[in-house]
Amino acid sequence: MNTEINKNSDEVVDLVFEAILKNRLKPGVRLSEISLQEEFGYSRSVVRQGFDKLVDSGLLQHKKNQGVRVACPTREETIQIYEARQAIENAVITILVNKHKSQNLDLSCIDDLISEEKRLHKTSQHDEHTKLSCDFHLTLAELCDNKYIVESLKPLIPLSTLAASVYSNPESTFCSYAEHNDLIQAIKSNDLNKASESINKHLEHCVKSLDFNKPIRTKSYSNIFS
Amino acid sequence: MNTEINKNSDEVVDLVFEAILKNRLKPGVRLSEISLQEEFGYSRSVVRQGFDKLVDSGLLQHKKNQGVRVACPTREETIQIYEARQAIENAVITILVNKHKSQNLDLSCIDDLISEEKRLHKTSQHDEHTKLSCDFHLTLAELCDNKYIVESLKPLIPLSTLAASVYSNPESTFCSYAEHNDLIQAIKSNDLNKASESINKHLEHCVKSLDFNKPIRTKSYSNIFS
DNA sequence: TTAAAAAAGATTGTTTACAATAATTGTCAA
DNA sequence: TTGACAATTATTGTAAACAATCTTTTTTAA
Repeated sequence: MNTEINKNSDEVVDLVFEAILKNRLKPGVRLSEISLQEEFGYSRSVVRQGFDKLVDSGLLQHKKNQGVRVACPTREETIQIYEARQAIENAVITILVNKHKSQNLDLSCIDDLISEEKRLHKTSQHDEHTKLSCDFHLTLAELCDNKYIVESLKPLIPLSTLAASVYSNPESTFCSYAEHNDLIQAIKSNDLNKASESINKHLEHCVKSLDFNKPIRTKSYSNIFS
Repeated sequence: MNTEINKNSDEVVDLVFEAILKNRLKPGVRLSEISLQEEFGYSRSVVRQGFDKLVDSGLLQHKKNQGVRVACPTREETIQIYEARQAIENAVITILVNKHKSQNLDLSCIDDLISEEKRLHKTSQHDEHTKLSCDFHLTLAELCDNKYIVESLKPLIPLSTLAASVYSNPESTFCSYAEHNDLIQAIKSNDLNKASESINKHLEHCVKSLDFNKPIRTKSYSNIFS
């Protein structure tokens, strides 16, 4: 054991972050410091540092002497999450339209994501679709070249995934490919009003697809990472 | 030593946070884990936890094996900070106007801050004025009842103070009482357009008052906390 | 059989110790 | 006197150890 040394706590953060986006880590699941230590060879203090960061961003919840659990957003929190997202993502698309107007924006990475979404569009690979949707929103933010905006939005995306995991109906896709595509087309045509309207409708649609009366259930975990 | 035990790392965070707002901690100043340990009786691991959080939020910068320093925003970072603030604070006042319209908003704490600002208005107590201005912006955000918005804005305020410490001319007050007052009056009259315009002009004014050609100097520290 | 109490086990919170790296000081030669 | 090199000191990075708390299991009595 301890074959690899000096693994950074940021790796723990990424591991959990991605596991949530991929729907492997469900809301309410408990994570023990020891389990990650044993599974990946991180030292406990490194795992703890990572957990602390994730708690700080709201992705994990911490109870004294009871360790951490994956966040399980309440109805009120979910509404707040999307309220915050609307604020930030409106700023994102405003910046991007302005950048595009001044020919200073390369959207190729977004085009790739859209293509991939289109490909998966009709398949039943729900988790892969979710992950792609998240990447779409995060990539848009990163194109702004504003790390403070990125850092503000970053935790809100996996939190949205968790909220969907709790409240969404299995049949409804909570992030539609068509709406993503509309948004990009609006940006490409330098139409700020349309783009703004597009992102607002998209986020509203996401919230409305949730059923806050759905009974909450927690799951055990297996094959979470990888 | 160690007269008080079990002090939380959040206390370290608050200590540094407030020290920056009060202009006691200047950009570039190095903070050692041991010095805070000795001065306040925190254990080193607790200090470290606090530092980690502050690094994560961008208030401190970390170099491997060289500890942490108070952030010293570059020109580009400063512009990004205000770009992000504009995004978030516009959302803040939008929410507040809507709350005020539905009679669901108690602005008494803001009124108190405004009064205090008015009182200090013509004095030369620059640091106290700065602190009050920061409290004004943070308090507005807290009135939204959206912790994600608060957490997004929170680090940007002390970062603005640091930027001002680096780039502002001594004579210019970087946050004017009159503009704060105008903003509140706009909210009270349920005028979203006016409020939005007010916050945008205010933030633009803050950036424009900065002189990015000003030579950067780092200071030694004494009586930083307290 | 069930419920409560006690004991054992496991996990976290915190401190401490050690190793690795950087900063400082001191020495020596040009 | 100055600059480079070496030795010392100080500080951080990491891991391990101990104490406190919670969880689970076992025991015991009703």
